[in-house]
Parts: sequence; C-alpha cells; structure tokens
Amino acid sequence: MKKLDQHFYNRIDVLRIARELLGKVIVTSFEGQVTSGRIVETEAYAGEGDRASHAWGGRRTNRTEVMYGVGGIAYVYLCYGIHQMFNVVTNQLGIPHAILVRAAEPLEGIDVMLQRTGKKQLDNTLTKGPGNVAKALGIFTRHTGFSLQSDELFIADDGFKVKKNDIVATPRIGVDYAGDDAALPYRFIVHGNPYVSGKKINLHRDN
DNA sequence: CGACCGATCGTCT
DNA sequence: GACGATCGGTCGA
Repeated sequence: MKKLDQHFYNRIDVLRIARELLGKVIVTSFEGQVTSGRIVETEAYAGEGDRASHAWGGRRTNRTEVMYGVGGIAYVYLCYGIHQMFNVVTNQLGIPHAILVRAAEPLEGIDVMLQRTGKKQLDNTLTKGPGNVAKALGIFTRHTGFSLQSDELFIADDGFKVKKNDIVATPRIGVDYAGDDAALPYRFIVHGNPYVSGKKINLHRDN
C-alpha cells in the first residue's frame, strides 16, 4: 500500500491520470475510522478549454480557486444542495484540471460506510455514483483544499492492476450543458464492475 | 426497465 | 433568483 506521490498528480495529462486512477485505493481516516474503496470510475475535467468544467473559460471564483492550485489537492463541492462531489486536482499551479471520482468498490470499514449512508446491507449502491462515494467515505465540502499527502485523506497503490482491456472510455454523465464537449470520451470505467454508475454498457465483443 | 420528480442549498448572475 | 459534474423513490408499461 503506497500513497500516490505529488509527482503522480502534477503530470500534465489529465486523461492519463484519470485512467490510471482506476484500480487505486481511496482511503479516509477521520476520527480514527478507516474506510477505503477501489476506484472503478473517474471523469476528467480538462480545465479552461473544457465547457463541462467549472473552470471553463478561465472562470475563477471562490469555489473553483483550489483547482488553480498545484495538483494533489482535494476539490470538494456541493451539488444539488445535497451531494458532496470529491475531485482530485491535477497538473501544475495555474492549470485547473480535476478528476471526479464517480465510483469505488468498498474495501475497509464497510460497517462505518453503512452507518454513514444509513444503509442496512452492503450492496452495489453503497459507493456507486459520486455522491455516494463521498458520503460513504465521510468526505464533505470542508475537505476541499486538503492535501492528498495527508494521512486522513489519500489515494494509494496496493499493487492491484486493472486489465487494460477492461478499461472503457465513454462520454461524461450529466454534462449536457457542455455543448460539443459533452460527447468527449473523458469518463473511464472498469467495464462490468457492479459499482460503476449509470446504465450497463454493452460492448460488442466476440464471444 | 424507463421516465419523471422532489429534495435542498451554495454559488454565481 | 435560477440552477446544478445527483440520488432514490414512484409510477406505468
């Protein structure tokens, strides 16, 4: 179990980083309660040129300011007044790239995650979808700006490798407002994993 | 299964 | 004052 270092996040290719985050383990340790999950779905938001991004056109506000900082920082914002959305900021100072973690497969602390989400049984809704991921892991908007080198919130490599053929790129979810950029294949999933959000995709693969 | 709908509030215009 | 990078429930086929 090795924490992803600063260099991992500071690279310039946000699509590559989003792809590489698949299979990595996101860990939180708040108030002594350790919870973790293996990332199975991510979405890249490619900064100022990306209409789907909060930083589109160089928009710089109180909320989006963290994205302009160095990579390796958490960007957490509130969506629909209810859901906390956990993102990883990437790239260098001044480049507002970010990656939304949309789904994970629960690993440690399942009892704690059930408690946090108010669910009774473990099923694939526990950490399916970005709102559920953050809720299960206990991540809130107050964690925006947190360094991912922290011991309370970080992403690690435990040696697990996702098979290359299992990674599929699709358009992002819920970004219809983004015009042509809505069609960009910036969402990465582990194909067939039950925790991946959205409808199931049928790849035409020869049997 | 798909379509629709309400919840709920910080952020930006 | 309008609007979400969503979710879970309900309703009808």
